[in-house]
Amino acid sequence: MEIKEERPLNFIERIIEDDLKAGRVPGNKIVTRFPPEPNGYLHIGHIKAICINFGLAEKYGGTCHLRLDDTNPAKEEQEYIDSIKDCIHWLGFDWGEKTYYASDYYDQLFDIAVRLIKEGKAYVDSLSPEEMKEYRGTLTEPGKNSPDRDRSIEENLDLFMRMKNGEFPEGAYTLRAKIDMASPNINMRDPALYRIKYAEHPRTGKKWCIYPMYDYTHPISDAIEGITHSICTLEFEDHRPAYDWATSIDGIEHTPHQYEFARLNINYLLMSKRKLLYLVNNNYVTGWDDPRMPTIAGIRRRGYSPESMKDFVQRVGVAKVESVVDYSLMEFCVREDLNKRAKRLMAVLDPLRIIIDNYPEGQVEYFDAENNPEDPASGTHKVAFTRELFIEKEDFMEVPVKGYHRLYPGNEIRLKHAYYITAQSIEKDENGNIICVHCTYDPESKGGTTADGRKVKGTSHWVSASHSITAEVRQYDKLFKAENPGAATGNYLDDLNPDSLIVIPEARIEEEAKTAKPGDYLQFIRNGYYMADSRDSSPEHLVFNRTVTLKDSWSKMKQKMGI
RNA sequence: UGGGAAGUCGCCAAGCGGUUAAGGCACUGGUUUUUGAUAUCAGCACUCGAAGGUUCGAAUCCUUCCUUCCCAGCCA
Repeated sequence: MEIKEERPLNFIERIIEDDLKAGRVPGNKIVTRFPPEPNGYLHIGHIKAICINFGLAEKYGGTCHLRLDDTNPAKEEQEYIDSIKDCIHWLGFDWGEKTYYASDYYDQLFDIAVRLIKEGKAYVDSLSPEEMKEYRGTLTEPGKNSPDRDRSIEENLDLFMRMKNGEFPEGAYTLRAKIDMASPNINMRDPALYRIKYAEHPRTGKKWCIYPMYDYTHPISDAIEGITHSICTLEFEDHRPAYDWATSIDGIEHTPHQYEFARLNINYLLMSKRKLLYLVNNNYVTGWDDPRMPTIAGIRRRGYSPESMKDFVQRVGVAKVESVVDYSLMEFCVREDLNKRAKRLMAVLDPLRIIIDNYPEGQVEYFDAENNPEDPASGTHKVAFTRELFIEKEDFMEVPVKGYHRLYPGNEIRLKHAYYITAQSIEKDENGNIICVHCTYDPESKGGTTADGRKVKGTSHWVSASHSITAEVRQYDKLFKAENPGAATGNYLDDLNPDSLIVIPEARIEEEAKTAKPGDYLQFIRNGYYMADSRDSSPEHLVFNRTVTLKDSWSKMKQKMGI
């Protein structure tokens, strides 16, 4: 029996259900769209918009279009289109056979513009951008009419055709809607509909030298596609009158409606395309898919699962309040999902040599290690045990602090899946550094339990010194150490975390790690979740990225005790 | 100072005139544990930006005020 999760409807779902109930939706099939401009890589913020639009279509049995809003060829590239598609698929959404492009409507958009001119609702303006700025007025003062506002229809038509035919240089003319230069809403002060731009478009090439503006293109594209609910972010709220203006142009039959929600902000993260670009260009990170980047390509390479991101967005909710979500919620979602699916391996990142004095030299035993205790069906794999082993330096203390129940002289701990061992003596070099710890094991504790049922408080992971492999492990952490990068000094670079990447060139990992491929979710027991790096990992040189740490109440306790 | 929006626990977020003001994250404490993980139990807003008012009854309705965000691209 499926347990349906009870979740209150968000305000958009409520609107949709009302519309459905009232019969306001043609054929009772809602149509949404995800309309990115292909001018960069998708980031975590986009995941929210993707999940809302595709999710709503799924939930109400409608469809969601992928539409590339490609009306500014100066900024757009095919590479971005490909990357956007790839990211949406990674998230597990599909838009069907047809990919929509605003550029597919250029002809229709042009015809509608001609009609507007003929109806006296649009005019060709010769004001320069600087003059236009002046004529537009300010937030508190109304604008004034352009001298070209009353140009004759014939002249407008002629000029517009010549704009299209490439007779004028960029900036010479624009086509503007004749609305109201005194409107309190600046977006309604005769907004530009078309501008001249001699740029090669990724799809239409050099066919056009005039390109339609967002406020004109977007609503009409929605109308053409039969979009019922056009969902965008809050900053477009005061574009809604422009949206409604465009969809009520004579001859446009379908009337979609725009609804706005708060974009996703997460503390410690930067979503600004400009700033991210700066980090890439100045080598603060290795690229757009650097595992520390908040791009979809980055978190994917880092080892985040699409399911966890969808769950995250679900938990954040959809509302109109500008909010900043805690990074810890995202990490929680990643851990929760990975806990259920990650294969457990033992990796020693900071090795300390252990010698089991009473274990026969040259002997190798293979123990069964469960792949995932959360999922018994996932089976087991073999792990080799020998006389010489490595454990984490952290798991041994010559003089234990209060509350420490790992290995220390005289203390007995369990080596996971293997035996109980007791530390006997320490070997040091001339500088007093510990070279190795001599231990004894209890042969009766094979598998990690004893017949007498005695308990040990500590269980450590370990790796055989001879039967383990080395691998590079990249310990990733937050890129910024401030919740709001740049808030303190005005420069976000000041808040860069110098420890956002710590490379461990030669960590020791059990041999089973050889089987791990990029895309396989791993947990290095007691260390965190990891994934083989999709760029740099190879069978000859394994590289693992830390996705996220495990929750660590011990380090919290240490901190509290001031250790 | 024009217009548009928003203010409910540290962070999200339900709530739509009658509830002891959901839930999640975070945090705190206990239990279990062959991961100091996971799991599990318990605690965590006499109060809803503020002040007035309407009402038998207000987070929900009204008034005023306060705070924050967005808008002056031939970007989206």
